[in-house]
Parts: sequence; structure tokens; C-alpha cells
Amino acid sequence: MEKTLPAILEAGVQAAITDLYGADGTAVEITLQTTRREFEGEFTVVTFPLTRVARKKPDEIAEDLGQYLKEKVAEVADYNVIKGFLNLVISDEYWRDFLLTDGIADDYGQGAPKGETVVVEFASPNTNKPLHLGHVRNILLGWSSAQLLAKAGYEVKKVQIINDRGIAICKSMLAWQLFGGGATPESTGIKPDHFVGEYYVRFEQKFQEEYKAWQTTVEGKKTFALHGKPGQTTEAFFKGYSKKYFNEYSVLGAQASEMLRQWEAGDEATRALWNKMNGWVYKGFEETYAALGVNFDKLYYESNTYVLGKDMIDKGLEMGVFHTREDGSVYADLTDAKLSEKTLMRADGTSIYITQDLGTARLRYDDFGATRMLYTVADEQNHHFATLFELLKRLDEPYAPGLYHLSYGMVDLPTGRMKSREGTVVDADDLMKEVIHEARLVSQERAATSDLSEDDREEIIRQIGLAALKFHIIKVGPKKRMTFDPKESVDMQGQTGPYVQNAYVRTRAVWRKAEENGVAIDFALAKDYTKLAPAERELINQLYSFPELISTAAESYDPSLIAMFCYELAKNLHKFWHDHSILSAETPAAVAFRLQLCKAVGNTLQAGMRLIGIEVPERM
RNA sequence: GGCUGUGUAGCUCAACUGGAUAGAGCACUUGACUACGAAUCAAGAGGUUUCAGGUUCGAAUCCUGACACGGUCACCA
Repeated sequence: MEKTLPAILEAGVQAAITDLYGADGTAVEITLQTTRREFEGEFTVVTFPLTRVARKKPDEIAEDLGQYLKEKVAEVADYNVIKGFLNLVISDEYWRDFLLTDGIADDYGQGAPKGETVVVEFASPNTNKPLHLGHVRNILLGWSSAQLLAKAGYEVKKVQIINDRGIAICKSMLAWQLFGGGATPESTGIKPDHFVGEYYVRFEQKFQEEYKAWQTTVEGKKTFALHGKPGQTTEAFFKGYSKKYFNEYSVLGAQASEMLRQWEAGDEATRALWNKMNGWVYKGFEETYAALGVNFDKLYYESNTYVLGKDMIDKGLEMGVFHTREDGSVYADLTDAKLSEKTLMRADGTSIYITQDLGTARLRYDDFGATRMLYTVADEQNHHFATLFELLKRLDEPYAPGLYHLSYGMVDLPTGRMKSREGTVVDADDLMKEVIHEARLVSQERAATSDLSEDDREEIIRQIGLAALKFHIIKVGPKKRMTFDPKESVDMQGQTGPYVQNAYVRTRAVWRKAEENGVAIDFALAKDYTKLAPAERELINQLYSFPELISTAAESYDPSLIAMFCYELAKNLHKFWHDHSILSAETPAAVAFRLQLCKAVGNTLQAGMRLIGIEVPERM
């Protein structure tokens, strides 16, 4: 394909304007859109904007243009005009030729290499707890975006930064030391990240007990009397006082803080314990990533990167975009960018969170030479990333224009927000187990795969369950806060992953059948199939739009577009399947053509689903 | 309170970035398997796009102002 249809049509319309109305057609913006289902045609020219240059009524313009295009542009076979909209019908020959060349190519949709590298960050968990539903959305979004960018022709590096240090992991470590009694994941048979997470929870429990008890002591009562606001209940007061208690009165708090100090001082025993427990967590995370079907090209650890960024501060000071206060602390004044005054280094010379992010960005650029960097992080950090990007822009970093915060809405349950304190957090491993279990139940009601081995059946069930879960999450636009209903996530009918998988399975089944029958099919005949049915045109038209969609979805970092595309394509395949015979079609040419159509649709469904991290089985 | 995001069918979500009669799925009602696979298809019902103004040939989309619900306003991470 030399030029795309939209480009051909646009040029045609512009030529028509020049020829028919004597205006400079190339200066006119052409509004071209895909034709709505209920009308005949594939592309539509909106003529309202042309009334000025043509000095005619919309319907008349449409009529003029339609005739002109039908005569002069080979690809346009026919047209119709409805209320100022010019619907163009693309010729059967064009569609057929497209299908039999590009459409059935194995790598259809793969963009040409752009020679640019993109770093995509996602997941980035803390190491004190197992992954949960929020991480799942993050991971699916990040992974899908990475696949999309790769498909669009970018070189992609998938990374994450692991928050492996700080007070949180120290709490787990301390609790294990105090209450673990030497237990290990091996000795208990618990998945290692869950094992560590249990000690984090244990710490919080013990801390709460200690806190509760303290509240009734003389000291506790005195604190309330002294700091409680008038009319405030003791309960409300102590709820807000917990952090202060942790830092100033709590025995456990003091011990955890001491552990953090030991860690920072490089105390050997503390480091060893830290290594051991983080090691457990990583082992558990690996399992979860593998189950989700994701991997990374490089891992960054906060314990290494938290010291970075000092040289960035020096650079900023040198450039005059950062300033020093009297006490020696460093800040940047971002008020003219509608952001606040941001401190970057404390008076004592220690750095803060955003400083290491400056350093990490630079490190990644040095590692990969990326021109774009994508951060998959929940929208609660919008402000942080706006600040970070503004700082890097002012530092004139070469990758600054390509920074993007893939900000997504948090996941709610039907009962409201997930609260770890209330035990409503949905665990990632449990969730996967649950959807696979549900797929198994549904599968057992069917006999479609009963001839397969136990292992093969189980593999298919796994793919179906995960498809249900992943599709359910990824079909929602990233920006949108989503409500996750576990009941709906295991649905396998309608707008779901298994529905799409089923369409793929059908395209494979018909080929299998054709081979079983042993009939020699002459695929050269496919080019003799001249009159396309509406359902066939629809499918081919949709296949045709795939590369453009990949590009759009990649540039807007929106994998949900791909999910919706897969669903629509599957839907049209199902309808086609229902309305038309394939192996017993009217003519040998039709048989050959439709098999090729099935192949192209199957390939594209597989490619599309792969982009959103979903596998398609051969049978189900 | 400042900044910011969201508000569309009972529920979960779309709407090609200003275009045609606002579309899907779930749930509900009804029909189609001796067909290449019914995890399917077809039909029905379901809407004042939160509200009020404005911009224009044309608004769910852009502007103004309300209302509701999130998020965020650290020398925490």
C-alpha cells in the first residue's frame, strides 16, 4: 500500500475543490471520518465546513464531490449523500487486494523502527507487602503501553524502581525478629512475599495494641487533655495522633526507627536481615509477575538511587534555576508555572524524595539514551510528577520534552475504597486464583476440550481466566477511576476477554476443519472473489484501521483503545460466522477468500490481544 | 479554601477529540443449535449526557457559573 485511504481521499477532495470551485483545495481542512454503521460506505466527508469556499449548500457540495471522486479516484466505487454527509464506498477490488497482500501478513500492524528508545516504568512496589489489585491495574497498563510502543516501532525498555528501603520494611523486619520465632517461608509453606506481609500486619497489630493501652495511661490522658481540641472525642483525637505517638512515645516505633538508623549506618546484622527478607519478597514477586505474564529489562532499587540527584542540584544551582536559602537548604521557585516553591535539599545536606527522582531520570537516560520516559503511577501523584517534569525541563535535560506521567485512576471496590486497615485489599495472587477457578467451573460445563490432556485443559483454563480479568481492567480508559466488581471480572460472555478469545478460536477451528477434510483449497482463487458481502467489507475495513489505531493508542498511551478494537473485531467475526458459510460457501473462490479472511482476522485478534497482555488459545 | 480530575441507560463502560437518530456489555423480556464451535447470533425495552446560561450551521465534547464525588496542596515516600 503506497498511500493510506484517508490520505488518498483527502487529496481527492482537495483536488475536487480546486477543480470545481476554483479555490485552493490544499489550503482547506478536510473533515474525514469513518462512516457510521447504519449508512452505506466506509469513509465520510463532512461538507458543512466547505460551504464558505464552495458557496453552495452542503447537500449540493456533497453531490459534486461524490461524482468527482467516483470518476477520478479509482478506490472510490460509489457514494451517497445524507444531510450534508458524503459517504464514500470503497471498491471491492481495493479491499480484496488489501486483504490478500497486507491483511494476511504475519507481522501486519508492526510499525517501522523509529530509532527512538522509550523507557516505561511500571509496578514499582514497596517490599513490605504482596501485590494487590491496584498494582495489577498499574502493571497491566504499563505492560500494555510498552507492548504498544514496541508495536508502533519504538525501542522499549521496561523498568521498575523497587522501594526496598525505609520504615515500612523495617516494621516487617522488626516484627519478624520479635515475633517470628525463626519461622521462614520454607518452614511455613507460605508464599514468601505474603510471609513478609504478614509480619508487616503483625507489627501494625502490636503497635495498635500498644497505642490503645497507652491511651489509658496517665501520660496518654494528659496528652489528650493538653492537645485535644475542644469538643473532640478521645477516639477522634487519637486517630489523628498516631503518627506523633509512633515517633515520640511508642516502644515499637522507637525500635523500628532505630532499625532504620542501623540500616542507614550500614550495620551488618541489619543489612543481612534486610537482604534476607527482601530476598523472600522478590521471590514472591517473581511468581506473581510470571503469573501475570510480565517481565522487566532492568530493575532499579531505591536503596541505590536514594543518594542520587546531588549532581542535578549542583547543575541547577550553576544554571541559576535553583537557589540556596540562608540555612543552606536548596529550593526551586516554580510559582510561575502554577506550582509551588519546592525544596530539593534540606539544610543538613540530605536529599528528599524528588531529588532522587531527578537523579534516577538522569541515570535512565545514561543507561538507555531514551528520548521518552513513561511513568505509570496512580493519579494521586499528579502534582509530584508535574513538579518533577518542570524541574527537569528547567534543567534543560535532553529527554525532558518526552517525559510523560501515565496517570491512572485508583481502583475502587463496589463497597468503596480498598483499605488495608479494614482488610478489604484484594490480593493479586488470590484474584488470579479466583478467576482461574471460575474459568474452570465454566469450562467443566462444556465438552469442547474433553479430548485434551489434563495439562492442556488446565493451560487453556488459565488463559481464559486471566483473559477475563485482564480485559475487564484494561478496557477502561486509564484516566478513569474504576469500580472493580469481582463478580463482573469473572464474566465470560459479552464484552469480555473470553468472548474475544472465542472469536479467535473459531478462526482456528475452521482452518483445522479444512485441513482435516483434506480438501485441496486453491488459494489463488481468492482473487476471483469479486462481490464482497457487507459483513466481509466491515471486517476488512476494520483490519485496515489496525495500524493507524496502534499509532493512535501508542501516542496517547491508551491501551483501552486496543481492547475495544479487539472486542469490535471479535463481534464482527461472530456475526460474519453466523451469517455466512465458509467451508461450504457458494463457490471455491468464496471458500478460499473467506478462509483468508479468517486467517487475517485471527492474526489480528491474536496481535491485538498480545498488546494488552492476553494470550489466545487454539481451542477452548 | 487554592489547584486538579471525574459526572453519560438500574450497573460497568464507549463515543474516532466540534458532526448524522448519544453507542456496547451486564441484568431483564423474547426468538435461533441434525450448521465450520451457542463462551454465539437476532429482537425488545431502557437517556432532559448532574444543573443553568453562552459560543455556531451543529455541543456529551469548547467557555462561564453552580452542584456532587475523588485526588492533591511536606525540608514524608
